[in-house]
Amino acid sequence: MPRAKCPKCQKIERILKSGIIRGKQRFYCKDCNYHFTLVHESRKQKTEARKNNDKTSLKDIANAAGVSISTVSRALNEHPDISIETRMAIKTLAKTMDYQPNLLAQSLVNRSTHTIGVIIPNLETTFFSSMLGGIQHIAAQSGYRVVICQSDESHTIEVANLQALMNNMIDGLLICHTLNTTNFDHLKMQINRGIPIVQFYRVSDNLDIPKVYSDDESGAFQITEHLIKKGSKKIGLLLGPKALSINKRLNGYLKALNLHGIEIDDKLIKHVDFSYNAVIKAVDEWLEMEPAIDAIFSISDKCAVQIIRYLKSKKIIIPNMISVCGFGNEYTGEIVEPQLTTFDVKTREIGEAAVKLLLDQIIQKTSKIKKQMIKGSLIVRESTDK
Amino acid sequence: MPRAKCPKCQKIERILKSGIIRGKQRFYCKDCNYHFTLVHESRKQKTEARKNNDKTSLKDIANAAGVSISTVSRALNEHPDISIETRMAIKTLAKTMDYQPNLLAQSLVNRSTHTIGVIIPNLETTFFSSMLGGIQHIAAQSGYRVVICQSDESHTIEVANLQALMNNMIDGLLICHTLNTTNFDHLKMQINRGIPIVQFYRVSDNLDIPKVYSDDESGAFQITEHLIKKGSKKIGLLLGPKALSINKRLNGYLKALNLHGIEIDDKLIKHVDFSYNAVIKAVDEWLEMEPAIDAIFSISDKCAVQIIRYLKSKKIIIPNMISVCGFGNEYTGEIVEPQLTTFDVKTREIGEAAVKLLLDQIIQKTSKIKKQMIKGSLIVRESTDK
DNA sequence: ATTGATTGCGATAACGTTTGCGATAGATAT
DNA sequence: ATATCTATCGCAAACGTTATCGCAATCAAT
Repeated sequence: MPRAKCPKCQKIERILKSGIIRGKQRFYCKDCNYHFTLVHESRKQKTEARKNNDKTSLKDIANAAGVSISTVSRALNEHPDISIETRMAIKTLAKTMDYQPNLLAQSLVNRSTHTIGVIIPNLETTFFSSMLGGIQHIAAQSGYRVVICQSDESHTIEVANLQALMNNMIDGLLICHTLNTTNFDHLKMQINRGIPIVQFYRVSDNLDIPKVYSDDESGAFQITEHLIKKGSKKIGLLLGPKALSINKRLNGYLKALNLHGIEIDDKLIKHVDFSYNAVIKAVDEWLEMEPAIDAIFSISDKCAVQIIRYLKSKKIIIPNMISVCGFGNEYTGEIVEPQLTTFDVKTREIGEAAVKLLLDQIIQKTSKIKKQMIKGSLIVRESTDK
Repeated sequence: MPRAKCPKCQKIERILKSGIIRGKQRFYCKDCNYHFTLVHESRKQKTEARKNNDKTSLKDIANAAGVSISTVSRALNEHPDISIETRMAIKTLAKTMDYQPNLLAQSLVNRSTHTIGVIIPNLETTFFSSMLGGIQHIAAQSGYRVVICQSDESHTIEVANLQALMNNMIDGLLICHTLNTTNFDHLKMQINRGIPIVQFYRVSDNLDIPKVYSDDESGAFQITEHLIKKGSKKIGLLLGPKALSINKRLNGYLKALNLHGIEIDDKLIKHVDFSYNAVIKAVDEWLEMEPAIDAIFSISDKCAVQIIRYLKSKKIIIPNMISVCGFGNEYTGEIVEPQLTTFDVKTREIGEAAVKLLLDQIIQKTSKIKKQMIKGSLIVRESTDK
């Protein structure tokens, strides 16, 4: 025998039960042909409960000040439409109530988050972290936050990161690809979505977007020529995986050899994955050659340092018997003995240039596609100083 | 002579001009006592224009599918209320229309961004970047993004970063304080705001929040005792600025001396700001002492390496004349000759432990305040191996 | 009295989601 | 038949802002 009151006609006579919905009794008023369930307090309770522990919003200030939300918003944004008195009153009120604007809501309506994303293979090696440092610095100066994702040199993770970042959380993206990234479909997908993307350091030649890179070919040329001038003729070249864009360094190496009339020996050129074992294996193979090599040019400072230590452990004198060069100018090259000759690619500047390019695009909406090369410089140290 | 039509009564007879508002003519209908301006297309045009180049939203899918927005939302979220057929239809439609959910809107309603913030003094030194690596790794595993701010060892920047991050953009914060941070008011302000905060590495003792730190005192004790056992009696201790929490290392040093009955000499304990000049000055002062010191314990590996190079340049034999110890186990300590004895503080593990603590708080809402110490280990190398 | 201009503020519609609840139609039980 | 359930789906209210426009009141100039 239902004893519910119809919310419409307020009668209790002609009410019938009409099933149970989500656990609650449902009624039907024959008079006004209206279905209803009993009054629910849940939602009210929920909103009331929230009121207590949540941050103060514009609404709260508006209530406290006795004005509308729009007035509060404009007052805090120094809009001239609001009189100076109310403006000041609202601002002091906001301060005492410890108001902090909700950036999510702002971003949602402004369609901009003041955040840029960075996808980088690794942030623990000084080489990359110094780029990151440059990026973070410039971005912060312009009031932009930076969210960082490591791809760990995994293409799959890179793709996933890209997906995750592009969903409205960032105004622009900086990406430095994986060693194994040969397919750029994931980037192509995103390019026409409207948000600016800049590639840095490891870039793809055939994608028409802004990019910042180092003068690898020239650097490798300078290193190789330096070795040649120091008297080396059989120069082992240690490269990364073949896919890598920075393998342009190979060209510099070849050019230098050609220019100085030195024959090219394929056995002197080795691709490794930068793991310690692979590096040592390559060096061992070179050492067994006849005649022996007289120089090693490693595309990575880290490997070069490993090589120096390995050669020393085998009582091979550097640079007298074998000269060693690196590439990148990491700090360890300065510490190792003999100190490492290398090429300073100015990682920090690369990072800085990349953000600047990106911020230009974001702020000024310039769609001109710039490709920027950062010039490095040869640093001669003991490991080649015969 | 106005010829406008009243939007209410549709008459054109009794319309009067009534000023110009924001550049547009305003009218007044005497019949219905109604003020109005002419029809404005601006807003409509704006929304229409947006339709073209913007991303697809739930609304677009709903229109295309001929269902309501809520149905689309529920379908994509696998809500059982939606029939399998519509669910599948909507999902394929979403795929072909290349739908990507707007994370901002989601975060706004869900009150969670799946993003954690990190404030760190510097991300370019391996010491900190390896913590960061650990943080990023674990966070990514749990589906959390990481936004990073460098404080550059500036307290002011740290405070600003904190402000910027806490405005609803992050679900939790990881903070490693500046060398100069002695005042923690900025943190206190935020602590009761509801979002979890975890301190790591450089922590404050008197703030009752979760923290992860290294066993500095024990580490310093181990290092000092190791030096003593190797025969050193006059051990110079190079500390950071006095405010720094990691100066607990001083206690370890003192304990070891006390335990082994070695008198404490204040001149042997120096505070520096980690700059090269300050370090060299401290070392010089020690070298001039009578009798000479026989060991140096630097609180930072970086300084220790600098000291080794400086001593070598002065023809001082390490460890025979002076032993040198660092703290932190950075990579350079392995490269320098002689290789550096140091204490491995397991930076990566500190980072990992810190995120885990934070994620526990965020996800499980456990309010238990945990303080976690990460144990390090002594690494004996050539620089103390007499 | 008519018209023009300005100042200060409120209402309201976005922004793109999620979600509680209502509301049908058909199925099932009584 | 009547009463109840169930399976699907829509409505509308949030979330916290910003921005457009409306509107009253006031002042000034015809």
